[in-house]
Amino acid sequence: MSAVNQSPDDKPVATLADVARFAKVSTATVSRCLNSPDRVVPATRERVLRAVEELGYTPNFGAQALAAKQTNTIGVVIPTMENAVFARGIQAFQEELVSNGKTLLIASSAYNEALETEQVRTIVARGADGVLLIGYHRSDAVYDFLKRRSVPFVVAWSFDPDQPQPAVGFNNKVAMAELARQVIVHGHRNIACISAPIAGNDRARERVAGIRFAMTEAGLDADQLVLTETPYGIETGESAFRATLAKAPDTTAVMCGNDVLAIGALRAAKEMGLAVPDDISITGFDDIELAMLADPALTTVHVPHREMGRRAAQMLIQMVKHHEPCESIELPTDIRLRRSLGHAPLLVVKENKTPA
Amino acid sequence: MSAVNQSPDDKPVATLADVARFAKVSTATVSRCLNSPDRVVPATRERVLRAVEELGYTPNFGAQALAAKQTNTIGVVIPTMENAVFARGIQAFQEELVSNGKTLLIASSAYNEALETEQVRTIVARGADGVLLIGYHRSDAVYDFLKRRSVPFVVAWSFDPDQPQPAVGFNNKVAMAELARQVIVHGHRNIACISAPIAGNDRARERVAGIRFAMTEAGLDADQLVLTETPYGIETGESAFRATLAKAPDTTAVMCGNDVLAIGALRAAKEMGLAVPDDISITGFDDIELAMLADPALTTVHVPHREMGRRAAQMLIQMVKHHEPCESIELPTDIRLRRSLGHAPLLVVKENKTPA
DNA sequence: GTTATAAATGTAAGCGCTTACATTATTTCA
DNA sequence: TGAAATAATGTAAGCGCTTACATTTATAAC
Repeated sequence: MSAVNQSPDDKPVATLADVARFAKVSTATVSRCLNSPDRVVPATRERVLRAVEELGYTPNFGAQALAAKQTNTIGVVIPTMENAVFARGIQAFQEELVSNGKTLLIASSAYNEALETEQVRTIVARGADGVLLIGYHRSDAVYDFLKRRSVPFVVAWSFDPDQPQPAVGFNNKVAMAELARQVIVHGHRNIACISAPIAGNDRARERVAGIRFAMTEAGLDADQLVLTETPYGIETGESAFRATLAKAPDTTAVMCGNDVLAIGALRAAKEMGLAVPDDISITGFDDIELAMLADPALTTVHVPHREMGRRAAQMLIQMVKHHEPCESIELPTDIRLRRSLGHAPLLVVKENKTPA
Repeated sequence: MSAVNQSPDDKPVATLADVARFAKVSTATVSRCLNSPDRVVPATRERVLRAVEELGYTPNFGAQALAAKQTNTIGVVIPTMENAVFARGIQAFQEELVSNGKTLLIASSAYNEALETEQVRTIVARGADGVLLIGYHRSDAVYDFLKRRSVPFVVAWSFDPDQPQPAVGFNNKVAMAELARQVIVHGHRNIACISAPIAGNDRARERVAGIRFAMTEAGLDADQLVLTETPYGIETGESAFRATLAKAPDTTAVMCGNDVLAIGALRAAKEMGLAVPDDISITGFDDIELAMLADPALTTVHVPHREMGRRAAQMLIQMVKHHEPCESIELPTDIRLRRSLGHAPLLVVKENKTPA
């Protein structure tokens, strides 16, 4: 809908009533032709459609929304589109939406909880019939708001059997634990982790928890995990890597919360003259395109982002249509072992040589 | 707006009338409190705001859109969000929109012209007050449609002084010509180009034209340019590189239409045992993060994507507000010379040695 | 204190669509 | 052939908001 309702030089935009007049039927019939064509006999339908064509009629969105009480619009609030992981998932989400006649309303929170709350409200105020949320963590007020307005929502990028919200995602903790097991199997004992800020980010938190879980499982002391938190970015990954090694020079493996941080770590290692994986191993999470391109290629957790987006869209569409809860979906992830993960340097062996 | 208008268990959602009744004023006053607070005396304003708070009132989107004839929603149709270039620009676009109280409606065309046309119609049908378009190339029908509905639009990622449409972008031809000059200065005479499909993509077309322009300018035969078109992607870039060298084994520089294709070319070169830049030079376009990370780092054209997004949003907001045309904005680009561009191998010198 | 003027608020008419219900046309079948 | 059942279409009442215009109240000017 434009701010003025007619072209500067031309006649006003055609309305349903115009079409009805032109086709010599009632507005109800025109509406039916457009919304449930089979409830109208072919002869009239064609006449109406011709009139629609002739007048270049398009429904007025506001009127339709007001009368039908739905907008066929789905909203999503993501941290940022600049993160390839979200870009990919949301692209698939949007494609699925379109093929079901829905449109995507998008907002970003910049990983800021207060902003996210505001954006969810905005998106709902803008008429979203349903909302996609990233991760579970957010104030109860947001969930309450959504429930009070009875706007269906689904959580993506996370799956936690203990959470009540409908979700399409993967178990961040389990996935990271599996990767940590691989790291441990490669002989690493002095493990460090570079993570996105954990406050307000359950995905980040769960990933770190996964590492700790695997450590404990292997008889290591999970409290020994050297954790550095830093915002998303290659540069921040670089400095976090330096900070990590400054704190714990014995570190032989740095597990990063996502691939972008890992790429930064990789770069820092190179600059510091550390060979990867001979001197130190580095892992990521997400398996973005860069992971395979990095040198050495990054060992990481592969996440089916596109499928997640698609399934989330399907679930949300169902929920909007039938207005009833849906069962959460857990998607599998898998470990991609690549060159950035190698065996821990054999310091112990060297030391043992002398006494032997 | 949700499909049902009230919580399953609770009272219906509050309307303007409810608030008016609660605050003992007319609906007009409530509306004014919300939309132009200064037209209402502080005392009543506070009383109304308290009522709003108390009842948890939020305006009904459809009603507002219908009555006010605007949705405060801006639409954009991009090829795909998975292209980091668009993700970055659109992120900035969205941020600027939000800080002006607008919301982003997004659709993607997958570089398909027919789909783009359809998506523009959908976006407009969904009530977008204005639309952002990528590049100039599209059927006149789309432009006519937008004009007839008097929906303001701006073109981004392209700037061409000869085009009438309002745009915020850069001159693809000029930018690529400048890069081509650098390539030529480095002694390259057998130049090839790997481009995205040119049909329906003015940005791609102009970039190729830029190379040809620089060649002609330097006294080379522009018809000698070996052109390979291929869809967007790293893998496609790889095979296009192989195809290019199969067609023209003497090629010493491959200029790619974007960084992603260039990364693919880089990889193919490595696999083929060609050293970059010693055996062959490769260039990109866009300067995405990967460009600097590639090994060797990619010589490319830096484009201010974020600024483009921001300025495009500002322009569109102006146009929606005042409903009058805006002057196009040309943004500067600059060449980032990195290791992937080197001097052409000295084949000629070798040959000359013998006779000397 | 008037009266003229301006500010605040109220009244009510749409905005363009969907849909429950009423009406009319068409089948069906005894 | 005609009554009952069914299909097609029409009528008109909202949906919840904005805003032009009317009315009331406050302020200013003398």
